[in-house]
Amino acid sequence: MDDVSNQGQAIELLQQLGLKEYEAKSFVALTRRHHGTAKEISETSDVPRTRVYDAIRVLESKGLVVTQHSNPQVFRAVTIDEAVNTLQSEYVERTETLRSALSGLEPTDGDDETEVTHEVWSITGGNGITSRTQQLLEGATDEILLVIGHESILTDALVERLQEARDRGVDVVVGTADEAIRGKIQQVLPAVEVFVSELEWLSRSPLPSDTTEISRLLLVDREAILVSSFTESSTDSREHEQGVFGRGFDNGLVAIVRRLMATGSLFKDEPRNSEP
Amino acid sequence: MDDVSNQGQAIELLQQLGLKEYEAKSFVALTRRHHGTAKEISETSDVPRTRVYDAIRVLESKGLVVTQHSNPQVFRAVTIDEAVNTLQSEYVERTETLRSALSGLEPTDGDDETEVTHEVWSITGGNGITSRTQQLLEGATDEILLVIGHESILTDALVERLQEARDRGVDVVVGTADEAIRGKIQQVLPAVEVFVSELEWLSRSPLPSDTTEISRLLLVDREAILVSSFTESSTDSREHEQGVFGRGFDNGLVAIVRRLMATGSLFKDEPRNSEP
DNA sequence: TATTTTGTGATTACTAGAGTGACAACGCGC
DNA sequence: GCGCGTTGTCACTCTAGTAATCACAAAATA
Repeated sequence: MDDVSNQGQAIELLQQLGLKEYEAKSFVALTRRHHGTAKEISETSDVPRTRVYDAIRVLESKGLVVTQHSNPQVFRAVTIDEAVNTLQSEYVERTETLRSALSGLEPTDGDDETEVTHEVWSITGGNGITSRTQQLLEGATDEILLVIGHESILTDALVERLQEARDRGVDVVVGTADEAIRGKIQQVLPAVEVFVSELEWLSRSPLPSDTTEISRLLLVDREAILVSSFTESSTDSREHEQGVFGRGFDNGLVAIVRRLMATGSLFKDEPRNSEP
Repeated sequence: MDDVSNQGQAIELLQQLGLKEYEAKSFVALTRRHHGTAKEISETSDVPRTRVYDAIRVLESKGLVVTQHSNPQVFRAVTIDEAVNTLQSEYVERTETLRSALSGLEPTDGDDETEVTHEVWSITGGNGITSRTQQLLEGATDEILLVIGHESILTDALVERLQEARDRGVDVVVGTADEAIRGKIQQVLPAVEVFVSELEWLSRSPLPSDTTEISRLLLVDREAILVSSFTESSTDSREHEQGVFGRGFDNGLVAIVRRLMATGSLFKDEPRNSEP
């Protein structure tokens, strides 16, 4: 990655972390030249000179810049590690405060939290789906059936959760769409049986116009299901993960997948034909 | 803390973490009632009903909310821990990416980074000052002289840094403004000598109109100095920490404090009169 | 002293987001 | 089937926070 894109990325990240455009640009400029006057910063950052002062003042109050009150004033950026740690601890603090604030909220009345077991919920975005996957894996007590349709979801965290589940006595069965992925998984999870599914539609849709790709298929304790797929977003070309999950033994979606598994067609080597 | 202020705090924190007002309010409402329709969310959050949909969609893409595509649609918030962990990991990831992006920046030319040793830099804001203090403590090789003027700066992290310095053979001398603070410090740092300074102006200014309060005074290896004070901000009533620091044996500010110490007036019990 | 540089403030222009309303599709009670 | 409230989507206005420019006094430099 060349320095130009680094610069753009750094500016964008700083803005996502709460800085304004001028503040981000000024800080990056100062980090590059270590110290400089308002004029110099303006030249290497495209920030109007007269606005550099405001931006620097904000950066100073955040502990990212120090000032030498000479004439002209000279500004200096703190070290990269110091800056990043400052920002990071700021956000860790905020999230922890948030946790306790949310926990202290009083529930509204008329909120009958009856455990409904026939609902199907949809999730969008890889983050949420990954998080929900891990939560389901952590809650498994008897059996985990996971089909990995795309290697991009095979993260360290996922492997760890599977390992943990196995260690506490949960049956772990992993399936894949093709032999290439199977090999990779078997490598990081030697203690787990990894199968290649013979279901054709897992690896590619029978409809030519369908460009979606199965991402994962998870059945936990035969009573909770999560399915997700990558869909080619029409607006921007970024791939977007989308999924559904349901809970409850009598949940329609759960029933379908359970049935699918019971027919013995999900895996070439039927992992459990001793079912009553 | 009552639930009303919790609610307000949660909304504000969520906004600081990048959510828009409607998104934050909708999420807090959903967290309180666990699940609900757009109408219900609107009622408990003061977000216009028609805009709840937009807000939820964003929350969904961030993995904070799941949707049941029934009619009417029902929305559900993920658990508090799941939400907080999602947000936290998002920011940790951003800061780490930022670290590498900043490290990869190419320095501008004409940037003669000659170690100037006679500059005095100013810092504002408790965060930056604390961070700089710790950095100086970590870099100490021979001697640390720290005067604590206000107990609010006596954090666990500070104590830890002092302990570490002592463990690696650095002389650590701590002074305080009055006996009350001295006791507290001696308690958490039993292995360090803690003195009460006899300098009157440390604890209160000789000028009646001066409401500032000395916060800390740090001399590291007799060549780097950091002084900070609390100043009553005139605009808002929040107390604001402000400081200066300088580096270099021949730095004016450093020289003054070194001299001050050498006169033997900084501490009642002169810690080191064997100086050549 | 003339001229450039530096810092502050005011002013304008622009845009993202807050706030409102129109409306078609749908479900529900009758 | 028919009215009527509900639901979801759009399009729109209004506003506040930022970006962007300019005017100018104080200070430095030549």
